[in-house]
Amino acid sequence: MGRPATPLLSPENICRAALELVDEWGDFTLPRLARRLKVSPSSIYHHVRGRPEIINGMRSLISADVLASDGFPPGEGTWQEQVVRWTRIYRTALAQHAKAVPIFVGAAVTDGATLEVYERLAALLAGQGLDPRAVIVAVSVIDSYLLGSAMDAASPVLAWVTQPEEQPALHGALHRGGLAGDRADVAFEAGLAGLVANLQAIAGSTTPANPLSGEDESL
Amino acid sequence: MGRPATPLLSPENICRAALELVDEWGDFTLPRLARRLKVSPSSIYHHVRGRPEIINGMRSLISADVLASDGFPPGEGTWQEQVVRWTRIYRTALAQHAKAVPIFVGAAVTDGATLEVYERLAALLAGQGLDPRAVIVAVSVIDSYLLGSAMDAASPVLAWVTQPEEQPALHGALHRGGLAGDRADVAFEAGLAGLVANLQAIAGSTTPANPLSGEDESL
DNA sequence: ACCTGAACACCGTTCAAGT
DNA sequence: ACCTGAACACCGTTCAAGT
Repeated sequence: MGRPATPLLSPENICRAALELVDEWGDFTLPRLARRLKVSPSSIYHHVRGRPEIINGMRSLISADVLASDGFPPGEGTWQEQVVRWTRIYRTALAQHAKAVPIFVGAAVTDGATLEVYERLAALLAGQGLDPRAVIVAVSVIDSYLLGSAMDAASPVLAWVTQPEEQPALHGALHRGGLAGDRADVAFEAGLAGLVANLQAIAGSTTPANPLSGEDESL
Repeated sequence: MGRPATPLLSPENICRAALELVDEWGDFTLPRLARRLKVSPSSIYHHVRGRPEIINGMRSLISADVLASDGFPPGEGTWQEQVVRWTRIYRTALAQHAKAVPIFVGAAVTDGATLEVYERLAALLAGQGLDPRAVIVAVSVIDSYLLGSAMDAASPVLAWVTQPEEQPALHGALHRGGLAGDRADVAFEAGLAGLVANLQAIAGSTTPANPLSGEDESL
């Protein structure tokens, strides 16, 4: 009871423990978090404002890992190679805490580390001469694909519970595709290659016939 | 008290009310659901097994809308046009209940309506001669992009809370791109066009140098 | 069969009381 | 400043009791 000689808690070890719980159980609660930290639930409120701030802190920890990764832009190589590395490194980091992704979505990004991660991508694209509209469209497309892929990695190996007679095409593809545990990884890399091939088209042209700079073009 | 002449509840009106609550509040609880249905929380358990079953029922309602949509495959047009329609119709339906998407993710798809939605896409691709591996990879890529985009539509208009000095490139793109409320929609269509352009490459070739049929090719 | 109220084991958060 | 225990208004779910 009372105040200990040296603090038992800090925002960082609270968020780190929460991330561990999510990795193990898919979610966290304040009481479980407190038990893991050998502390009372109310103690946590002396270091963070509440559950939402803990969630933001978890994302910030992951983004810090991303920023510290080897090869994270800016760096060596063509800008296309750097976009591929940006996406791959961030997606790998998110997939390592795949169960946390659904907890993150919907909350606006406010922490400096995560904003810096996206700033690196935006700077990369703007540096290639893309106008602001093309930059935000490209960032949004990459972000959508990234989050979708990270959630795909979080979903169970059998994301679709098919029956051979009811869903023959889907069932056949799932079970005869020769892809088991690495379905999500293989698909991510395949889609990423296509995505960057498409971005390449932007850099060369800013005409309205460019599929990444407008919404009303024909296919 | 006691049993009413005609039942007050059914699995469908329970799930429909839950979807309304999610649309309005971003989430639902059993007590609030019961209050909206003018019923006691425990009554709900006579019609559904619990909260997870209600969530599955909500997704099923959306998928039923998708299956009933004009132009949902199979139908007119080239297969590329049909893939575009499949993705656009499904994404539109999800975006109408954008706040529900984070609630869906992570739960395996088991309801017939949603499985049928994906079966239509798989059949479309398999009918073009894609082998099972290419089909499941293509379905996964499209699904990842679709879910990511639907969540992007669910996120606040300002998904990134930037500051001009801290994140100049990202901030400039967001605020000078000329896209406000329709950022997510514009980005979705742009990415979709590129995605299908990429699928097009598969149909013509099944060589290992194809970016959508393998994981170990160079860019 | 279908609705109710009471009960159980949980939540997140607040706050006065300790050192 | 930092931890505690009690308290509050909630959850999801179960179950005996009613008609």
